[in-house]
Amino acid sequence: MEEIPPSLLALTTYLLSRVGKSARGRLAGRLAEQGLKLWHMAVLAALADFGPHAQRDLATRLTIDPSDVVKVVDELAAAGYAERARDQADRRRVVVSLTPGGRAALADLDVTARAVQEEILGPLDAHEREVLHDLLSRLQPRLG
Amino acid sequence: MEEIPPSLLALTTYLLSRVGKSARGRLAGRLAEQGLKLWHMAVLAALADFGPHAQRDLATRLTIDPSDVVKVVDELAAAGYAERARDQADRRRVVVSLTPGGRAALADLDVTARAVQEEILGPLDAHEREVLHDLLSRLQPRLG
DNA sequence: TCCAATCATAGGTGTCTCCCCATCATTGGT
DNA sequence: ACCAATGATGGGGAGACACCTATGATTGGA
Repeated sequence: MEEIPPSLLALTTYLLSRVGKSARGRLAGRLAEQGLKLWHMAVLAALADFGPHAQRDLATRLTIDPSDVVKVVDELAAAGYAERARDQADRRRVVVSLTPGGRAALADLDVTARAVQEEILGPLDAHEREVLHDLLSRLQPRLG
Repeated sequence: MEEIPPSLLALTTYLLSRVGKSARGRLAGRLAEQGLKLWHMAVLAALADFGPHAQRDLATRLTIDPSDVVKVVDELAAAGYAERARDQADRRRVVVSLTPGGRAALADLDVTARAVQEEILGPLDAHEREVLHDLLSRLQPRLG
């Protein structure tokens, strides 16, 4: 007796919300085991993909409040995953860069994320996963 | 300069999380205009689909804490969308049922949800939406 | 040289969401 | 008649999240 109301399951919006929440929750849970949160992963990924950033640029890119970036970077620095350095060209700015440890941690997180993915996408075969990923990719840009 | 790190976009888990959060947020926003939250809609849908419930059964079905059901039903009752009545066979139980107003409100919510869906699924054609819905449906049962 | 804008930072707020507990009425079984 | 279990209810707590403000350092342009 744990059926979900069919009129909700008929809504793709509801399914997206539900599946998304589960994905988010599971990933967050795994990250928590390593003492990290989702934003930490996002920042590490941004640093890895685009190189060192001024904190301000991280905030813009990730659509996160600058004051929250400070906290995330604080924690990444405390864990030895990122380093801060004053930008000598503009000494207001602080340039954040990945340490080798941070790069290694990110690689671990990627493995973790793929394991979570394996759990969630279990019922789908390789082709179906690809289709799902493609469809979601096309939705993603619209979101603000 | 608002690009999202490619290594995140490559993760279906991340896309699900992101798109799901957006879907959730938009739907919640619309419901808020009508003074309701997502749980209100879920309860209304459960009552409409399965008929009157004891509060305890609502809690079980929707996987929500019984004490939270009380609050949601409080608000639905205050809005005139649901009614409480003691179960005469077991007077500990309170049976919750939809009022005509509640049924009408749910119909409105369904329209709202479909409008949100239209926004989110904009880039996809009818067939693609169907495929997405089907894939998500198959993921949904595994989630606990 | 001076001022407004930019940046990092510290600290706090409001909202949600989920969860736990104590209480009280009622029940079913002993 | 009595007791353990069940159900509704009120209350409150922990944590995540997004957002907002004030302060001090630094910059670039007037």
